[in-house]
Amino acid sequence: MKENNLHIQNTLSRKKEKFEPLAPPFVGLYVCGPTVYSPPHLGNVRTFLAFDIVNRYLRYLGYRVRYVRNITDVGHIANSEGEEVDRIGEQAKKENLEPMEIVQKYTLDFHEVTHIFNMLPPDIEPTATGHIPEQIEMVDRILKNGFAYERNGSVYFNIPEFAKTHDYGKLSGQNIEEQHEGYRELDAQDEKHDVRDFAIWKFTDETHPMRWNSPWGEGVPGWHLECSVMSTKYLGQKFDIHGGGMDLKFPHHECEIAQSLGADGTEPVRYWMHSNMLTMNGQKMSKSFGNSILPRELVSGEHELLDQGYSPMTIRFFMLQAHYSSPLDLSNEALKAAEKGYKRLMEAYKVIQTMPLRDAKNVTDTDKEVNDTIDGIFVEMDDDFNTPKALAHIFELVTVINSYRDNRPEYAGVSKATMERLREVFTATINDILGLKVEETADDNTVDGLMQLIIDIRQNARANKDWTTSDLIRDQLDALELQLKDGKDGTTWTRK
RNA sequence: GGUCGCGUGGCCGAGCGGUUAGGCAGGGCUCUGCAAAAGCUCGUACAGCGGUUCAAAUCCGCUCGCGACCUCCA
Repeated sequence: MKENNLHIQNTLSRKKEKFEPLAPPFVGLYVCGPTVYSPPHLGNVRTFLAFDIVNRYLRYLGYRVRYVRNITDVGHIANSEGEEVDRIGEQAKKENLEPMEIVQKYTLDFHEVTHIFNMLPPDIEPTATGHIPEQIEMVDRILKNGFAYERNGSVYFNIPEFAKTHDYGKLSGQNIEEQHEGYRELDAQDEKHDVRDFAIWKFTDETHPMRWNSPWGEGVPGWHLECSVMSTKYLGQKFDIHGGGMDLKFPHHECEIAQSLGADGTEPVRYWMHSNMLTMNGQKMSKSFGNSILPRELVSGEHELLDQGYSPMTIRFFMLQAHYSSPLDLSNEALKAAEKGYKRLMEAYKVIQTMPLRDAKNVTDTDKEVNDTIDGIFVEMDDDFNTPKALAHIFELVTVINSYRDNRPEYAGVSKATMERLREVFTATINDILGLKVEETADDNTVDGLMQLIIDIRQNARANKDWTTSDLIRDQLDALELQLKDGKDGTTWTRK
């Protein structure tokens, strides 16, 4: 494990705390995954990207991470505007498919999206339907401990009872007494004793194709239960980091805490992390607002709010330029700026892979400055995964790389050892920590050879001062979105 | 109504008590056959009004504006 000073903003304490895993070098990381009834939109991508960085950086530091991210494939009965909705079941009807066909379709879709954005897969990706017996057992433990009651085949978590001995609402800062205000009125048929109670097992009749036998009759597990069960099963009753989008803080994560305490008497999570929302025109991206953009729409540019497409790595870079805990607004202007910045970054990345390094005659203060900038990357990553600041240092190093390549005298005093370190850290930061990669097309090897030939021909023309030919070549290539760059040591090319 | 958070230069976005954030765009310069690329350099911003302090974008109060959550949500 590398020496580190990692601090994490803990939602539970509202403080930045030094990260001390329960059992180093092992780290348990749980992230709430998607409900697979529709394609993931870009807001979902942002959240999973935030925790991809957490996962990657912990691994870079040498921790042995077990990253668990669930797939919610049960049609939980969600209460939407007074209607009871099973989203997977609804979608199945809409598409005329079996619920499990919907689950499969959108699970594959989700995996494809995480793949194009270069996210590392979780180590365990458990499904809710694969853990029905464990969920039933957990309901049973909560019942036995007196924190739940059964009504007509459903089981509800008893918040007033739980709140007698526990602080329900501590994660989200909710005051349970005042919560009554915002709640919908209980209607006459409602089985709950208290509006704040939530279902941990829900009775369903034969109109729901997905249902399971339980000691309380046929039904489905409650939404919050699966995460408690699966995190416990794979990471233990108490584990290191639990992440998710801010909008899950209440009630989902609050309920998870209550369930773990109610079933096992254990405070389940040591560090709670919440990522902020992606907004579009200042509003949270959401299907119900009609302002959500699908990843493939942003890549292709086929969306009424976009005037061009952006590559997956441009989008990833764009998101990393903001801190995960701040809201981020998506706009054409910001994406275009990111596109150019990303390109400059990756050009420097390519340069340093092959750039010859020289022995310095006299090592100057610049050498120390370069080392300090390199150190700065880790100082910032250690500070609650501050990717925008880490990128700021990376860009300072882009200037160092370009200047060194151009033999600028200011960098003559940087030692070969420092440049080797720069190469190593720059490469590792881009690839392993930030998960950015050069986006090459499949035919680049052939094109590379052809381009070298064209560059040689043009070089001959230039040597003969045949500017007509040399400019013709350059302009025609430019029209093909291929850019020539004449440098001191010859000409290189890049895609525009 | 309750809880939490935010308002930074033309745009995006860090910073959260004293020191250059960074990216993009724009101006100037260097290099170059010309251009591009690259490098150097310039802009001097912190919603408003008060207060604390030797010192505030950063702390406190008020005002205005915006957003998230309050059992669908990443």
